[in-house]
Amino acid sequence: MEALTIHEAAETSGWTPRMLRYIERIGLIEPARTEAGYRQYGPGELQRLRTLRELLADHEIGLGDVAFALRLRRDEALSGAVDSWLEAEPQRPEAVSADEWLRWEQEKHARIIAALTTNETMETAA
Amino acid sequence: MEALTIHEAAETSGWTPRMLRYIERIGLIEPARTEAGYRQYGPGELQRLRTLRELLADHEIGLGDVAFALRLRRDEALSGAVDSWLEAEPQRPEAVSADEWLRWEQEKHARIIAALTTNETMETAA
DNA sequence: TCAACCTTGACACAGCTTTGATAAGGTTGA
DNA sequence: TCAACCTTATCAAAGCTGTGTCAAGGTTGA
Repeated sequence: MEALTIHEAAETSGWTPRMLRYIERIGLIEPARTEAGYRQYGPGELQRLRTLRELLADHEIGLGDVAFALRLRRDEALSGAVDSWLEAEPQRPEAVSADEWLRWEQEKHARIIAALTTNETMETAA
Repeated sequence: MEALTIHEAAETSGWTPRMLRYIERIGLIEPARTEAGYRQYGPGELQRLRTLRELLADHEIGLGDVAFALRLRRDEALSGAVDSWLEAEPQRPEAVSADEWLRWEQEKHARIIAALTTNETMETAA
C-alpha cells in the first residue's frame, strides 16, 4: 500500500511525529494502520496536514478550535443548541449594511432548516 | 426601568459579576451601558445568561467553544476555510493493486522529495 | 455626605492544552 | 541478527482558561 510512515509524513508536512499523534487523538486526521499497528499516511492525509497548518496560521485558531468545529459538524444536537443560542444574539445593526443584513437573515433560515433536517453538506456558497 | 446592575444580574442568572465581565470580554453577551458606563442587563440578557449555563452544562463545552462558534458565524472567511478543510475527506489508498504498491514502495523516496517541492496535488474539492 | 454601589486593572492560582522527551517493548528489512 | 524504525505510556513544562480577590477611583441616592 502506498503510504508514508509517521516520521516521513512529519518531515513532509512540517509537523512533528508527536503532533501527528496528537492530531489523530483529537480526531482531526486518523491515518490507516498496518497489521502491526503502524500509521500509514497517504497523499490525502499529507494534503490535509499541510492545509491544516495553513488554516491555523491564516486565521489564528488552534487545533482545539478545529476539533470543536468537527464536533459541531458531527453532533447535531450540539450544533443545534449552539446555533439556537447564537440566533438569539442581539445584533448591532449599524455595523452591517442592509444587503449584508438581508443575506444574513437568509442564511440564518437555511442554517436552521439544515440543522433541523439533516447534516448533509449545506452548500451555501461562500 | 427593567435594567439590572451587574450584581443583580449575577444573582438572578447564577453567574458571578466576575464571570459576567468575562463573558462580555469574550464577546458572548455585551450589555448596554449607562452614561456613566454601568452595565445594564435587560430581560434578554438575563435569558441568554441562563440558557448559556444550560448550553455549557448539557453539552460539556466551554465558554471558549461558544466564543469560537460565534466567531465562525461572524467571519465568513474563517467558516468557509474551516468548512472546506472538514469536508475534504482524506483519500485512503485502499484500492491499489499489489503492483502499484510495489512501485510506490520503490519510489517512496522520490515521492517524499516530490511532496516537499510540489504542493498542487488535489484541487478537486467542490 | 457617605455607604454602597459601579468601573478597570492587576495579581494569583488550579486545571487544562499543547508540545517535547524518554522509556519499554514490538516490527522490519538488509 | 540488528539497526532503525514503530508502538503506547508517562513525566514535564510553558501557556491559556476560568475564576477569585483586591486596589484605586467614579457614581448614586437617601
